[in-house]
Formats: sequence, C-alpha cells, structure tokens
Amino acid sequence: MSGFEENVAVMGEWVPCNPSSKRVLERELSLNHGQVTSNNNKDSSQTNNISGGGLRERIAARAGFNTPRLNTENIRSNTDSSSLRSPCLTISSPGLSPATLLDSPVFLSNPLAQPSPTTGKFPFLPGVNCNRLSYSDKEKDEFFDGVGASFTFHPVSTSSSSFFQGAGEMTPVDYGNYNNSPSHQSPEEDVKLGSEQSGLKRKSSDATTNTNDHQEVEEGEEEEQRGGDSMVGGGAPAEDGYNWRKYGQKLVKGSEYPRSYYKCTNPNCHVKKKVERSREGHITEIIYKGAHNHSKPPPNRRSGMQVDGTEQAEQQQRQQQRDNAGTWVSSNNTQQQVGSNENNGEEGGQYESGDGYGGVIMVDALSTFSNDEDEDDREGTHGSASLGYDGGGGEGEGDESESKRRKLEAYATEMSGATRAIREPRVVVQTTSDVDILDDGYRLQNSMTLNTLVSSSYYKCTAPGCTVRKHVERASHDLKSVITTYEGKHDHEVPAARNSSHGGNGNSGVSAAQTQHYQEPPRGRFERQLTANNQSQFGRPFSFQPHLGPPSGFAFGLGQTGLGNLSIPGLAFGQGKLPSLPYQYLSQPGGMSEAMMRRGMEPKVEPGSETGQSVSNQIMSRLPQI
DNA sequence: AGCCTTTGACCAGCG
DNA sequence: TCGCTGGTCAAAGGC
Repeated sequence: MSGFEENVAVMGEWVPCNPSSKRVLERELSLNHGQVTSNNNKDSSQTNNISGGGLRERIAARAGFNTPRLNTENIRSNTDSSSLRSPCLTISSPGLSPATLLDSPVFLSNPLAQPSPTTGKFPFLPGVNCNRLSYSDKEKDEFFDGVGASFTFHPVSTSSSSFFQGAGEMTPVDYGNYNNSPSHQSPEEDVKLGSEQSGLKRKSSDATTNTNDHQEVEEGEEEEQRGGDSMVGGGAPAEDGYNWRKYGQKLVKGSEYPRSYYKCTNPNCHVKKKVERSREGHITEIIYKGAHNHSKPPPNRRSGMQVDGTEQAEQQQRQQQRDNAGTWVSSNNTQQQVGSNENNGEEGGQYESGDGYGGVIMVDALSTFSNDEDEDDREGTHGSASLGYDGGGGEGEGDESESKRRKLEAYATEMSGATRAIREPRVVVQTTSDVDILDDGYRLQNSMTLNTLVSSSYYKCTAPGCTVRKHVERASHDLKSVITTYEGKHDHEVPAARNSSHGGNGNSGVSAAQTQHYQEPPRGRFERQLTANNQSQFGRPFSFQPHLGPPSGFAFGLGQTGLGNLSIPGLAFGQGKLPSLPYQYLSQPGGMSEAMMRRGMEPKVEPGSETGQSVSNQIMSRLPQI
C-alpha cells in the first residue's frame, strides 16, 4: 500500500556552520513550536491561509502540478572533507518519483516547506506576519539582509545516511497524513551519475527498488554507494519510469555542478527536466517542467528501470489503491482539487496514472517547485500546478516566481558564503490518497502525508455524516510505534470490508500486529491514544494522558518538524535520527522533554539511545558552541 | 540503424 | 545596446 511505509524515505542533513546559525535554530526551536501550535488551533480556513506558504494557494489556483522542483542530494560518507556537501536527501521509492508525485492525486501544501531564508518562510522572522501568504521581494530582501550570513547551512559529510528533513510549516490541514519519517524514497534520488563533464567517469545510477522504510533507504544509499546502475542508455535517469533524452548540459553559474537537460522521449510529451549532479554523481537537484501527457512506458521497456518483485507489488498496490480511492471522500479542498486533477489527468491524459497514488515530493528549501509556467508548460494544465516558495500563487506568476526563486537562490548562495553546494535542509513531503480500512473496520481517509520525524496520519471517517477523525502517529524510524488518537464517536456500523486486501488491516502500513492494541474509543468527544509495540522505542508502552485539545487538535510544529528531522552533525546514521517520539511532543514549546514532563510522563530511554533528550537539546548540543 | 550522449554554438531574456 | 546567463539546437560520435 502506498501508505505510510511505502512512500517516503527522505533524508537530509545540514549543519549550521556558525554560531549564528545556532541562534537561528534556537529561535526556530523556541518560536516555531508555539506558533505552529497556535496555528493549528485555528480553524481549517485559517490554517489554510497560514499554510499559504504558497503551495496550497497555487495548488488551488492551478489545480495540479506543473513543475515540481526537486532538489536532492545524497550525502554519504564524504571522503572529500574539503568539499562542502549540501544537505542531502535520499529518496528512493520504486515508482515514486517526481513524476509519480505529479500523478499523485493528493499533494502537499506549502506549509510543508521548510522555513528557510529561501523559502521566504521564516515564521520566526521578526516583524513578519507569518500568516501571510507571501512576501514582497523587498521584504525578503530586508529579511535576508537581516538574517543574511547568519543563516548558513552546512552539510554533514560524515553520515553514511542522511537524515530526513522535516517539513517546515505544517498546518493541520484537514485530515492529512503528515509523514515525517524517513521511510520512503523517491526514485529520482537514486539516479546516479549520468554523464559528467570534467572528465568525470560516468557511473551509472539509479533506481533503488525499494520497499519501505529505512531498509529501503539504507539499501538505496548502498545502491548509490555501489554506483548502482539504472541509467538509461548513456545515463538518462529513468527510474521515474519515463524515458528521457539528454539534450544538453551546461555548467550553470552559481552551481558547482553541471546541469543536464532532459526531454521526455515520448513524441508528444514535452516534459523536460533539469538535473544537477555532484561530482560523485549524486543528484543535487531535479527540476521538472511540465506534466507527462502519457503513461509510463511498460516496465519492460523502461530502460534502466528496475522492475523487480517489489515494484510489481507496488504497482499492484497502487492499482488497488486506485480502485479503492474512488470511493473515498476527500476531506479538504486541496484534496478535492487533487481528486479533480486526478480525474482530469486520467481522462485528459494529463496525468500519467502509472503511479497513481502516493508519492514523495522532495522539496528543497529554495522552492518546492519551479514555476515555469509558460503555456507550453501548461499543456498539461490539468495536472499542472506550480508550487512556489513564496506562496504568492496566482496565474501568471510563474515567471515572476521563477525570477524570485533565482533571486532567492542567489541569496542563499550569498548567505552560505560558498556555493549552492551548500544547500538548505530539504523537505520531503509525502502525499497519499490512501483510504484505509483500519483495523477498527471503519473506512477512513488518509488525505495527506508529510514527512517529518514522526509520521502523523490523519484520517477522516468516510461514512456520510460521520465526523470521526483519527490520528495515527508513527515513529519515523520505527513504524511499529503507533499512537492512535480518535476524535468523535464511531455512530454507525462498521462497514463491510470492501476489499479483502485491506482486510481490516489496511492501516497504511500498520500491520495487524502493530495495531493489535486497538481499543474501542469511548463515545463522545474525546481523543484516545494507544500504542502498539512502542516498547521498541521506550522500553514500555507509552502512558499517555488524555490529550485534550481542539477538534483539529493535533498540533503541528513548524519547528519541530523541521528540526526534528534535522541531521545532527556528528551523528552517524542511526545516531542522527532523533528519537522516535510522537511529534506532538516535539511540537511542545520547550521541546519533547518539557512536553513530556508536562504530561507527566517520562520518556524511557533505551540504553545507549538519546531518546531522553529533547530534540532541541540534542540538536543544540551538537551545534557549534558560540 | 536507432537512440543516446557529448558539446560547442546559438538564441532569447534580462539587467 | 551590450554582456551575461540559462536554455536549446544540432552535428558528431558512441553504444
């Protein structure tokens, strides 16, 4: 199922390189929590506006994807310590590619964007109304002038595995699935070296066929390290399922790496993509332009596309999801639009349906998606939506956004004091339209997923008139840790299973065993939490106190999500992973520790783990001391 | 033979 | 108008 575990494996690493950055982090840690929490307490419309970081706005405006900008960089053990590596993301998920994302009926919203100088989304920016959808260039300029050099990200070069960067702003948009876990990967990331100039020896690349979770991530990285070969022909990245022809390569100013230009080889498809690869052949940036108006080539014709049992299984799953998805009701505007897009895409051929649902979008902090929106690019109008950093959104803003993006990139470069190789933390967003028949038997819709440290899936019962909501949290690196929170009362009969495949166990990646502790929630307005197998993280099941909160009640923290997924310098893979905790604790002002204490619980720390430390403390403790 | 990459040249947008 | 830059073209060559 393209639910939780299938979707995301994102990793990012970045390290504040100077004391100033630490201060920024501290501010972010302290400020974002509160803010986001408050934001989340607002009604949906409000939060939508807040989220307006732009993606949502543009999505709404354009009803589709157009030019997702995917920035990725895999950071591994860096043998070249002298070279600064950008924060890396590793996405490898068979069938989940940017293209897949384009096809995804559900997308993320800007709130997911990592707050950063380049995203123009600095919730902690003094004097800036964080609820605003966009900021003028002047404001950005002023801001950058103020923040400027102090905001510098330095990539971690020591970790064998990058650490996923969580989304920045997350709004409790409806009932989405906010997945913050490094559990899925996008194929694009696995594209290895295509063809490198500068006498670089061509490697092959690509596609990690994965399954789920960390295993996939790690395998994907291993694949990378092995120089896994999946390049099409001479090196066209094809793990996204499409065939590409390289038509140019150029060293772009300000970029440390050459940029390759690819066109979709389909005669009637004008989709293009730009790929930047590091010297090692790691993709540092992928920018898609346009939407495929055709289906992916048959697997057996996808040169360079690994089609193994895993992928086949996933394809089957996706098909199954498509079959099921039509019966579910979207719970928010965005999703409805997405659904519309989906239909349009299917009917109009704008959206290739190959991957259908679920997907991973890796977004760099500069902009989540590029905004090349000339008419040609909007050929796939149905499936086009441009997502920009500024959240301005609106017709005809593509060029402007692009310009702004470039401008911001320039800023980022300047601020980094080096090159674009120093990238900001990336945000990986997973979107799904999974509809699950949970272990409780009710059909719930999982509308959205965002990746952060903790996967948080929001479900809404699809039964007419039923307002029950369910929130499932899973530890990013331990999917067995599950916390389920109910709101409302389960006032209708449990629908009969529609699909044996779900079999009451379609909890988006939560196995029956993992939900075996399910208990019938009490009637009435409430929230109930349960855990399953969380002993793996804390030695014993959580002892949650009732979480009383607003209806939407699951506070998302911009800060916690982002920071919660930060790669901590000096931490190796595994070490770098923050403790698996319900993000709601991360979202608490003061960090997890404080949140937990307020809840009267004490995190159990596994021997040798750092679980007991608050995220912020952990992060801060590893930052350079001022 | 077909498809792809390579790569220098060309074009267009922008300041 | 000019130079810079990003994007594209297209000939050459490889597989």
